[in-house]
Amino acid sequence: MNPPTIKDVAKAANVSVATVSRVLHNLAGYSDRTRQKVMQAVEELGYQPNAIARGLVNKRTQTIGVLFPHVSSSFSSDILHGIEETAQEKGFSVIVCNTAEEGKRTMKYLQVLREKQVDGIVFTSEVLKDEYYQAIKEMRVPVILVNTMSQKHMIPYVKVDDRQAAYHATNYLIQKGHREIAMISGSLKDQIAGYPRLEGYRQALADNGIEYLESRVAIGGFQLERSREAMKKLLTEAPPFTAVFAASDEMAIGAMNYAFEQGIKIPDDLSIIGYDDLKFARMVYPPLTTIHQPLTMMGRLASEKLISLIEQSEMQVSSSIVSHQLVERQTVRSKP
Amino acid sequence: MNPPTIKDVAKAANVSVATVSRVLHNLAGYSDRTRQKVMQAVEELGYQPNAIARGLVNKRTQTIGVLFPHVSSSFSSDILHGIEETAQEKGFSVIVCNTAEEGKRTMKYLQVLREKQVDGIVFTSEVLKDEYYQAIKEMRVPVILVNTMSQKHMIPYVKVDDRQAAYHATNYLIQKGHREIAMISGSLKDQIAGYPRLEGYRQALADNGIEYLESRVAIGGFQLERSREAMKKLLTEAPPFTAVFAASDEMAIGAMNYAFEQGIKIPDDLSIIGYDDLKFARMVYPPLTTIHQPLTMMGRLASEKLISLIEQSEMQVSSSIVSHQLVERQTVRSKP
DNA sequence: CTGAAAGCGCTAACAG
DNA sequence: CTGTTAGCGCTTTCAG
Repeated sequence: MNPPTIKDVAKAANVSVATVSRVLHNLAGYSDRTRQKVMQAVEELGYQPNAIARGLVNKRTQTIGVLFPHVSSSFSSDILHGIEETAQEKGFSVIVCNTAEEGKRTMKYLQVLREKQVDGIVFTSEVLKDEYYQAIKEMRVPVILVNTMSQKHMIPYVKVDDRQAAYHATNYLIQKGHREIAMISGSLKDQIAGYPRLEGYRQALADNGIEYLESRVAIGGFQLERSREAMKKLLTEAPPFTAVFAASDEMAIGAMNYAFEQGIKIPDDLSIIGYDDLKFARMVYPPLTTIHQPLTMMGRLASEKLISLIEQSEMQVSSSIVSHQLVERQTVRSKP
Repeated sequence: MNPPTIKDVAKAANVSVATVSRVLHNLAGYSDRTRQKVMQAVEELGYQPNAIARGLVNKRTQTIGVLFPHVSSSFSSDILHGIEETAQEKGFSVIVCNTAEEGKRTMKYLQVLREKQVDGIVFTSEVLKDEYYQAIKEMRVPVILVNTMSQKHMIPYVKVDDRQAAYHATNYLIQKGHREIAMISGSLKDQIAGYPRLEGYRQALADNGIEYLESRVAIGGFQLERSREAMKKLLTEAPPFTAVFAASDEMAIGAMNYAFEQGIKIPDDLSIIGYDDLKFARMVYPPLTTIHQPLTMMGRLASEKLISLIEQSEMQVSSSIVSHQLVERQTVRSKP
């Protein structure tokens, strides 16, 4: 009636549970004959090991937890895809945790993950608060940061160099002949995607002898609506400009839409470059020139690192700055 | 050194583990005094219950598994979002499983989920093969289908009525004065998003006394590129038409892009309506008129149903056809 | 009100 | 080569 256990198999095969366990794990120490019997019993009963019981004794669950601020965003789901893919290859399952805005549920989730005895944690796209750090430390499991990092604690991370990528984007615009370049930025309090990207922009201007004008940067927030407003503000209040660097694709697209509505042609009248290279960057018209972040690959990398920490329990850190890429599509034109 | 167990708490509080368990579960049978002692010990030791051990005896893991053909798609991640949200509210964790194209990894994952003793399964956007059905049946856990269904087996599902939604879309175009309406369809072998939507389109034409022309439907596949080709084919080979119904937003956008490149203005020269209402439908320019599927809500609903099946073990089916919605944006215009 | 003890299904010594 | 046994951490009778 109940699902067969290792005991049932043992009984059916007329051996001890230890022997069954042995053949199931391909350990040494049994005759071929025994092996046959066991395998047959397994077959007949349709036996499947119980990972919970196994986990209890092994103190390993072959499960990792992944924390996201938003599960449903192209951004997060690309990362998740990468994580899940290599996790499953290495025999791990992944529990997704949507921490919601402001990490409201982060602590709660950390506790759940602890109770569920996950073997490791991937923490993405959010600032790792001290509180979180402590909680994870108490769990004694490895963590990997993705798309974020911690100055304070030595925790391995996987991310692109935002500052450098923003520099790259801005510099590209400059190479294309633009000198009046506006920026739509995220909140400067955002230590991940806000401040560093603005810094990259400023540095690129500086290195090219272009004056930085505060009036040319609009703080947009990462949602579509906010960036439309930002664009509007820029268009009406900022000194004239011929190109704009948006700190995310979504912002870039909001800006593009607003521009379209105003009869501004992209890239003829205005060049624009985004950041992220989400799937829809290729789908808008004209296709958006942008900074590509290899999100899926970053997820894979994080998964690999985490699992190697779990398996070898070599607690050494080894972060990766993965390289971004500038994808030229059709929203930037050379200024003659 | 090791994380404290219930035993440690018992010792520290000078009571038995049974008592600790009682107060932790708010069961009756202990003095207030005892309660205090236990709580204090829990506090001091920083005790957290071990869900694995608990799961072993309870035969419940408070975990559900969710199978997706693609984790990284706006579509799946919206559903996942809904599932995760209500799951966590009800005290369940979710393991994501990316079954990859063709469900290549479905069987393998089903086995993993069985070994991990999940309490239930959500199966999305794929045909439930007999093989899968058998495997799940052997697991003796409830399943909910999302965005798919099974004729053969009585399994509760949550989905919109594709045929009806497609009818709605087509009919809308007709109401707007269009009579030459093309369609970009998915594969007709696709029992979920392919065939039924074409049927809806045909029926709407029929009900309005419009002749169905096979030459006006192009099979596009759901990816961007394929739908560009489909649009191209339509534009060159099909009889003239003034509107097109695309079986997905992605297809609609591919078609739009191709049209733009050809200098066709949307909606002035050509109206277009999509299907899904993914996030980017709002982001393209002009914003896409489309059929909204309440994906997050469907995820929530599925989660709720599943968990109630798990908790009450009332194995009765109760499917939901959730209602779609036609979202009017700016890609369809009335034909005078 | 409280404790002892029997498992849940599995692994891993330890003895043969 | 194979079996016995002691747990893993927790819940839950069953006795006091």
